[in-house]
Amino acid sequence: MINIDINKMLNHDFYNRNTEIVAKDLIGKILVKKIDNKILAARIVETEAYLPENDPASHSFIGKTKRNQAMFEKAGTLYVYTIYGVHRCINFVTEEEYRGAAVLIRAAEPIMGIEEMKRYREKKEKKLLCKGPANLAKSFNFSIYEDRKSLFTDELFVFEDADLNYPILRSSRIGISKGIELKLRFFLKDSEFISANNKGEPV
DNA sequence: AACATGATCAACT
DNA sequence: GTTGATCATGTTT
Repeated sequence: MINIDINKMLNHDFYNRNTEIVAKDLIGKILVKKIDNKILAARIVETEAYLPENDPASHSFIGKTKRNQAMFEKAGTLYVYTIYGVHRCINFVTEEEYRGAAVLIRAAEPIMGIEEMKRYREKKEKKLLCKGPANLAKSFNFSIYEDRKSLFTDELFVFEDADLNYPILRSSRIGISKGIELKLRFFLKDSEFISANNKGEPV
């Protein structure tokens, strides 16, 4: 059983690093969100890095805009965007000096608040609750109004459960047409909670 | 016109 | 079970 421990919260130093490293290191960490005094928690099993430079798939590639401004803010800021008009996706801002980089959270294993997640997500199977970036955001009831929130509050944070040695693989990112040569998707090998194929190279 | 997606359904193996 | 086509939906370029 997981003990939610705010004292193990990932801090600014964690996010204030190379985006690729942060994306890899986020695998196995626990995302916690408190809603109406209910705690939702899930273990992150799949992420993607979106780089500050030379990455045509990144929202920041065209420079700072109203939509992507969160990516240019402090490391440890939440970036929420609407995709295909209907879905929301969540990212954690990385890198120093406000460079325009973030990690997309693509999938997680539900741990606490599973009944609440089922209600928000309108699905029963635990395995499907946080499978895919928009499904994860839906299970956690993230909205566009939470864009630019801090990841350092007791309402919303990420922490390290234990220093386990997870087998992590890397592959091309999902659902993009540019930058497919970059292997910037990271996932927990053989997890039943990841959103797509289990093929990748060791990190 | 494209888009960092997901649901659904048909047609396989 | 799995894979591929199709579409809903609205914001951004």
